[in-house]
Amino acid sequence: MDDQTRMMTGLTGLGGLAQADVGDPDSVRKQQSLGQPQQDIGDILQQIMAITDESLDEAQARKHALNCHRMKPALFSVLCEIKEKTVLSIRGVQEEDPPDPQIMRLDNMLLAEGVSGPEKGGGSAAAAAAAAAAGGSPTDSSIEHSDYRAKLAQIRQIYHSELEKYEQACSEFTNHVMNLLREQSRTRPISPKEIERMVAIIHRKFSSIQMQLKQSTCEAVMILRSRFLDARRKRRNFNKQATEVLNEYFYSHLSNPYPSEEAKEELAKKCGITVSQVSNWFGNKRIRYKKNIGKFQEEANLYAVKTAVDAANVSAQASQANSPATPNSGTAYLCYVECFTFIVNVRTEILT
DNA sequence: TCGCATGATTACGA
DNA sequence: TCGTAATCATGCGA
Repeated sequence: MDDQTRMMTGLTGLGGLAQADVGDPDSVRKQQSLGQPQQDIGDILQQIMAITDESLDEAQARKHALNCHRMKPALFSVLCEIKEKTVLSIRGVQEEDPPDPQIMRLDNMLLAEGVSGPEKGGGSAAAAAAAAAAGGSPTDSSIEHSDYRAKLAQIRQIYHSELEKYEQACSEFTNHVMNLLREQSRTRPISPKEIERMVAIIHRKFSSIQMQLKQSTCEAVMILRSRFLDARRKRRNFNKQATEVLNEYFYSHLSNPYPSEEAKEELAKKCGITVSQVSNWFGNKRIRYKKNIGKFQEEANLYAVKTAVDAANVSAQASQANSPATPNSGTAYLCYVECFTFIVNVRTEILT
């Protein structure tokens, strides 16, 4: 025979004595002094144990009687206390988690991208910077920029609508569980603290769903960014004039095609691109020229002639300014170009 | 659609 | 930090 059964057996004979005294304070005091509380507890426990063997109507009636029993609140309070001290105290240690760093990261990213928090035209600066770096025309970049913002706004809208749905579902479910527990607390020992803990558990479960939502939103933003803002994806060929300017510099400095920082800035300004794009261009050009001089020779000749023509123009203008009456300056210039072309052709033959 | 051209990125070395 | 070499990813003309 275990302890509980022994206790129940001992108490069985005392059952049913207290029911007549409900609501009589004097009687209660008398009974307390005579060990009556033990009888009351035994009575309640006996009734609880017997409730499962009864029909539904009888059980309902018994339940009602139990709820009305004057010792019921005290007994439930003791049972709740015992429960708190045993099971719940163990859980309590695990429940007070620190804030999840993963959630913090996701929150920070969503805030930075303008998805969560106040609307601020998220990513506009990044979009503009990427568009500029990609060397796109202002019209192109503004179209892409507005497209990017529209898509981001769409993600933001979906995120907030889903978040609202989750919060609503969480609140509804929490209320439902709380009502259920309050209802159950009439027949089994459930303390308010336990209800609070249950609510906390529900919130944690829902926050893990929220984390999934945040994660998938972040992924969507990353995909959007890579699609719209990745400079490599948005590669645009430089315009003809820019390429000409760069090639002119390259071929006129073929012996040392390494522009200084100032020269790079000047070229960047002339071409409407960034200094790093100028550096990239020269890096690529040097490599590709070196790998295949023959292929670039024609281009080299073209730019060499062009440079010579420009130089001759400058020279002719200068000499005209010095002696405006010189009649043969045009002829001299043509001779100069012919000679230069001849030299370039000879050089090409030697190199190839 | 394919192949070449070209701007950007990355790893590595001086 | 800059340049080189290799590579990627996209643009563009045939």
